[in-house]
Amino acid sequence: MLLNVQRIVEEKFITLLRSCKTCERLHQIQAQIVTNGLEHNDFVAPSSIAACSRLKRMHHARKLFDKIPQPNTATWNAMFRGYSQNEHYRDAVLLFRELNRAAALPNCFTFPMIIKSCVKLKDVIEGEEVHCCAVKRGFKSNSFVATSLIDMYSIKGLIEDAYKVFGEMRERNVVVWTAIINGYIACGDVASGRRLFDLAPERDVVMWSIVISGYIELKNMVVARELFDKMPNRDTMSWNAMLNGYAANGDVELFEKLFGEMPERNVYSWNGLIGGYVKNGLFSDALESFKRMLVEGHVVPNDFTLVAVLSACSRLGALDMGKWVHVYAESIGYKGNMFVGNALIDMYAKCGVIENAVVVFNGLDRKDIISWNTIINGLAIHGHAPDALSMFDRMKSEGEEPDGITFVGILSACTHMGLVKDGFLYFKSMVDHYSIVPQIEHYGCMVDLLGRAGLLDKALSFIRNMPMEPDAVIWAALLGACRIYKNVEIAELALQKLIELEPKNPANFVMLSNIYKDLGRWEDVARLKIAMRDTGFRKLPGCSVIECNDSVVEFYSLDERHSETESIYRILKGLTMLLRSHGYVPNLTDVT
DNA sequence: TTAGGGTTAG
Repeated sequence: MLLNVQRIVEEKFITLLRSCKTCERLHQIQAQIVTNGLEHNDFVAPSSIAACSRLKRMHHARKLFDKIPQPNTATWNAMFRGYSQNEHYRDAVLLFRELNRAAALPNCFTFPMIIKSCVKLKDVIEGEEVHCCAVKRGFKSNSFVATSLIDMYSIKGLIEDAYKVFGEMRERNVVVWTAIINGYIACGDVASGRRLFDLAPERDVVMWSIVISGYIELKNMVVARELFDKMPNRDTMSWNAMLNGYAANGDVELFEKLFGEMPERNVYSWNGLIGGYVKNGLFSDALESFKRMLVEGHVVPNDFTLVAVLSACSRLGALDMGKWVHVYAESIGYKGNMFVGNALIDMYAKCGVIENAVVVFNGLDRKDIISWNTIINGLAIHGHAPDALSMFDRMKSEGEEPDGITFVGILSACTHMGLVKDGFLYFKSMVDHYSIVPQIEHYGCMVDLLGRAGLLDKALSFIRNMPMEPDAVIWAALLGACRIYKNVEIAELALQKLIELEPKNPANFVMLSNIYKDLGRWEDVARLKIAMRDTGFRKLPGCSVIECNDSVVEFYSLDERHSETESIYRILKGLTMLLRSHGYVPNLTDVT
């Protein structure tokens, strides 16, 4: 009878602890537990620790745990689970060592948690010790333990060790088979994964999907499709895998068709469609699909959706749509979200509203290297070079380590301000302070920096001393600078290099031709025109886009495709006249 | 109290 009463009290505390949402409430409950003398109880203690873990109070949990003279296995496990859920993997592993010294025994729940912590810590040596311990305790054939070991070894590329775990099991279920197949595929050996798949005594939807994804990874959509058509039960996830596969391989028609055929669509499916359009440069289609998703999708967009849509907005310069997405994102709970925020910063910067980009940046809950790089680059390209440089100082003072891309922004800020000396100091500091090896794009920035400052000879000798072969971008930067400073000699040299590197790019000829024009060397202009014609390639006409009534319209020079061409040109003519009457003289030098 | 499959940003 007395025992029954105790069980009821224990149960009451366990229920209270499970529903506990605040630290204050937790302390009240724990005080009552102590009053009832149950703080070391085998059933109550694990729940108490789990409640601390949910509230991210592992330090407090540890204090409770350390006071228990002989914690049972469930209590130890509650500590391990708490540490791994709160990403304190090192603590989990250290505590596991203490478990080995204590009287309690680990069970089949313990090992997967500790092995996963070793994976997170990238500590295979420790993982191997845990593996030995699991074998000693007789868990060699436990499917949960084996699955985590197979994962651990295959993530590290040690597929033979993974296979050994698999091979030494007495019995294997479909999850273990899937783990080893996944291991081979993750190690790049799809053929072995496929052989095991063909041998497997049982195949479920997860196993099929993993093998299909392996072929998608190899860009072998034909075999992926064959398997997809053969698999007995397709779920939404497998449909989505195929959708993303076609999108990643640039097959727009097939992913559109597949999306149309899907029996069910979740948010991942819509993200696959929208992201697929973005990946393939079809930004207007991405925005149209997003609108369709909102109307007929029956799913709420998530951060991924918003990022894809915002990146389409950036590429199109669709500022109004971008602003709408910003308001919408905040209304569905993504205010301050880093992923969405980074995309918003980029969108505002690319659409020319750098002030809004700064506001979003300052409102982020947490910032990563991409947040810093996006804002620094945004400020630099908007001519706010001093702000870009002070943002760089702020970045360092807030403990973020710059990477190669940060320096692209920094060097372009220096270029904008003509800070040649500072540019060189920053360039040197990459190696000296941050161990970043400058890549060709950094050399390109330096050529641009010297070229725009008019130091063409220095730019040329800088190119000649580069540790790698200069590419077309480098020579084009030099050629561009030659245009500004009308230096024909170096321009001709740069063009010669450009023709070798990109014989099919007529833009290079146009650039030199413009320099001849500037100098009135019309014979050379004509000669170049013939040389350009001989390449057989025409320069693609420049294209502009404008956001108009909720959609984005593109137009070329002298374009007459729009249904309202006549009134557009009438208004344009009116505007030009108005500008001229105010003394504006257009620069027609580059109009060919 | 346990396991195997999803996409982000420069």
